[in-house]
This record gives sequence, structure tokens and C-alpha cells, in this order.
Amino acid sequence: MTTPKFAQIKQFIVDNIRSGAWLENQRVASENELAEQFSVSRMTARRALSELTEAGILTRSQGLGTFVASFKSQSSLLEIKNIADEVKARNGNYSCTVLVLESISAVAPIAIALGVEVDSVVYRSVLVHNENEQPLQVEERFVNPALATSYLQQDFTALTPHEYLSSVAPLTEARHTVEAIMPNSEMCQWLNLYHEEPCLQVIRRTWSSSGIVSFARLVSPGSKYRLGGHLTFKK
Amino acid sequence: MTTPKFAQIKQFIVDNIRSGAWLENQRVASENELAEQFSVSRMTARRALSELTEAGILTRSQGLGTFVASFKSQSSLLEIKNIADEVKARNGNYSCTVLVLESISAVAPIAIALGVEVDSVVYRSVLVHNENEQPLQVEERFVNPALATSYLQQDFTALTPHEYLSSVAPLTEARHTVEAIMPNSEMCQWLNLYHEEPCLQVIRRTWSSSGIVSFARLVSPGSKYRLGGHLTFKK
DNA sequence: ATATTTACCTTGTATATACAAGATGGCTTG
DNA sequence: CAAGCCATCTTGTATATACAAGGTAAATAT
Repeated sequence: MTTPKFAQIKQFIVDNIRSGAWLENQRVASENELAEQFSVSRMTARRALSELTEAGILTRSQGLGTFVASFKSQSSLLEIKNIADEVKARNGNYSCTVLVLESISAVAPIAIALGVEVDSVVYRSVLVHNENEQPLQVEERFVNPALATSYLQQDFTALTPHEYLSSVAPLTEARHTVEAIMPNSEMCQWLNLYHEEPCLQVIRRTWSSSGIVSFARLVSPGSKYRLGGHLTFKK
Repeated sequence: MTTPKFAQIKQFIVDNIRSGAWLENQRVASENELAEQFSVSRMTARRALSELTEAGILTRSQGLGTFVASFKSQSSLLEIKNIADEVKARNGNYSCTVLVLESISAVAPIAIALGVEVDSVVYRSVLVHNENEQPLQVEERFVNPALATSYLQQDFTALTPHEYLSSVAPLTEARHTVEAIMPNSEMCQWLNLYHEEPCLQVIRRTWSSSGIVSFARLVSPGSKYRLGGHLTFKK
């Protein structure tokens, strides 16, 4: 099985950039030039350039040409993965225990974060995600009851809250912040921490088309959990 | 007609997913069906589907069809931006002070991280990035001297180390980890912290085609700095 | 009845062609 | 000299066509 022509051209371009032969903002061959060099049609050469542009490796300007993108503008990205998948990926034994599953009256900060009236009823759950029976992450979640009416009836040891919520209210947007915090005594108990240690806290708010679905706080001990990211030219 | 046809089809598909009309893993119209519905050629309909697939909103399978991607598989991304740009973006007064700029003998962990011989000479810099004259982040960086010979002669109050290094050794890859740590006493001094508080630590290793360029440790107080991320269907 | 072939759908790759639109430099005209 | 025009490069959009290759299900042969 041969590699497609457009993929060969992409590889040729990426190799030249990776090796340093083509520098930032340098002009690369036009569609017609590439088409002739590789004996392909313009549309095939175009596909290679377009896909590398979409990937952020090249920039194009109508009338001017195609250029090597400047690395400076590339922001580095970190992934937040599903913690159950992460544990399973490293052959850990994943389990989950439900600590709290209740409906409460929303105090002001919670109500604002969920976009509901103060003192209205919202659902709250607290789960502990375990790796090999040791607490790895505490998930405290506040849910807009209008968008997930039967939230309290779910079995979250089988399906995570995030998975359940995406099935009942299609997610359209999510926002995250990550910070370093010191856990309070309640959190220390949940995480089974004997001595205080800094924790990574991820705040995630998710939207669907009908409004804010939920507001989650994910807290993990700094000694056991970290976020990883990877940025490369390879494609 | 101002907006291109392929863009209209993309919008039509995205709208249907955002509104919840099309659910996860549901099959969407084939290229030929879309082409007929919108009175365009198959290649134009194909472009809409291909670009949404590239964006992670659809998945395609040869012989089977095109489907709405499952939200579960979408990993959420966090951006690590240039801290000087971030400060300027919120109208803060950015400044930078150079604490250390030296060549040292690499102990084992540093040598391994940089991919050089133990006890060989490497460059080290420690900078403090300030917002309104208050320390916001400490950057400790170890540099492979073979790839940035005149690193010690640079003025890092004008050009950040990252910017300088990308200009002399084209970056091809970067890896990050983020974790929550407790700063040691030296770091507390640098960050001007009177009481101990948890800090966010980003470790960044950068590669060029000739090898590992540098190894940086970026430490910020948890009370002053957080990472933000955003994920949306809009395109 | 079971196994195989065949027809027909799907997406994937590749080409040739046409025209639109942005950018540039040289030429013509006032 | 300067303003406008034009030829010519670039990328962008759109179409029609051809064949390859994966997947499913019905029709056929064993």
C-alpha cells in the first residue's frame, strides 16, 4: 500500500521545516510549483498546503503565497483527559465511590456559576475516583436540575457524571481553569491525606444549547496527579 | 452570495449538532445526499464534511458513513501562553529581572533532562516575571550550550529566553507537565512570599532538530496565577 | 442451510478545468 | 512626475469526472 501523493508532499514540507532548512516566515513553493515538482495536479498540491495550514504549520495569504508559520504564535496546549480512561491506560485498577448525591439550595456563588436563581434547588454530587483503591481525585459537581432531571437516580459507578450529562444535554461549550490550592480539612479526609499537601484543582463549567449544565471542581493531590501536554510538528 | 457554499453546509451541520437535533454517534447525510440537498457538487459537500472531521466534530469511516463525534472522546485543552503577553493583555505593567545567568556543571537529573553528559557544562538562568512590580512567575531554565552558544550574552529584559531560543534553534517539539507543589525557601524568596502557599509548576522541555534545547521550570503562586482553557463547537 | 459472490452503498484519492479575488510590478496615459 | 490601468503572479471556490477501497446486505451457488 503506497502512501497518498498529498501525504508525501506534506511529509516533504514538514521534513524541511523540522530540519531547519526552511525558517520561520520563509516563503514556500506555490501550488503550481509544487504540482510541477511532484508531477501532480494543482488540486493535490493544494491539499497538502491546505491541510498543513489548518494544522498551523503554514500560513497562506491570497495573492501573496504560502509561508512557514512563526512558532511564537503557537500557544502550547494541555490536555484534560477523562480520569477513568487515564487510569485504565496505565493498567491501574479504576473504581469510583459516591460520597454525596443530593439536592440542595443554591447559595449565591453556586447559583451564579450555574446561572440559576439564588436559593433555587440544584443537584450536588461528590465522587472519589480511585486508582488501585487509593483516592486519586475528588469530583464535586453542581448540576442544573432543569437540564438533567433524573441526575439523582443515576449509578455513577457505572457511567461518570460527565458521560451521563453529555448524553442528556448535548454539550456545546466547556471552560476550564487550573490552579494550585491547599485543600481544606474536608477535602483532606476525602483524599485520605494525612498531612497537608498542595493540590491541583480544575474548575470546569459546561454549556449546552439550553444553558449552563453543570459546574465541577476536580481536586487531585499534587504528589499523585499532573497534567501533561505535547506539541509537535509531526503530523 | 457572500459566504461560500461549503461554509453554509458546515454551518448547517454545526447548528444541528449545537441545537441537539443531531445526537452523538448519529449518522449524518452522505456526501451525495448533501450534494443533492444543497444543489452542489459532491466535492463541495465533501469539503464541509472533511473540515468538520478535521475539527473533531464529525468522524468518518470508509464504507460506513459520517457520524457526529462523541463528546467523550474530545479531550479538553488548556493553553500555556507567553506570560509577558498575558500581563500586557490585561493592561498590567510587565517587567522582568534577571537573578542568575551562569554556566554550571550539570548534575545527573539536569544532564538527563537535557540529554548531555553528567558534569558537562550547561547554561542556567533564573528570571522573575513581574506584573506591576510584583513577582508573578519564576523561570528557572537550563540550556544546552551546544545549541545556543551565546545564551549568556543575551539581554533577557528585552527578549524572553523562549523567544531567543526559538530564533537560534528552530523548535520542533515541546512537552509540558503541570503540577501543584509547595515552594522551597529559595523559591519563596524569589516570589516574595511571606507565608507558604501552594504554587503551580509548569515543566517545559523543548526540542529542535539537533536535540534537546532547554529545560524550564515555571513556578507561580497559586493565589496569583491560573491556567485557562476553552472548548467550543463554534468554528 | 451455509458459504460465496455480487451489487450497491459509503468514503478516499486524483485530475482537469473554470472563474473569482488579492497582491504586485510595469506600462500607459493624463 | 504621478495616477491609473493592465498583465501576471498568487490563493480561493466550485464543478465534473474517474477509479480505488471499505462495508453491508441481498442474491446466488454449493
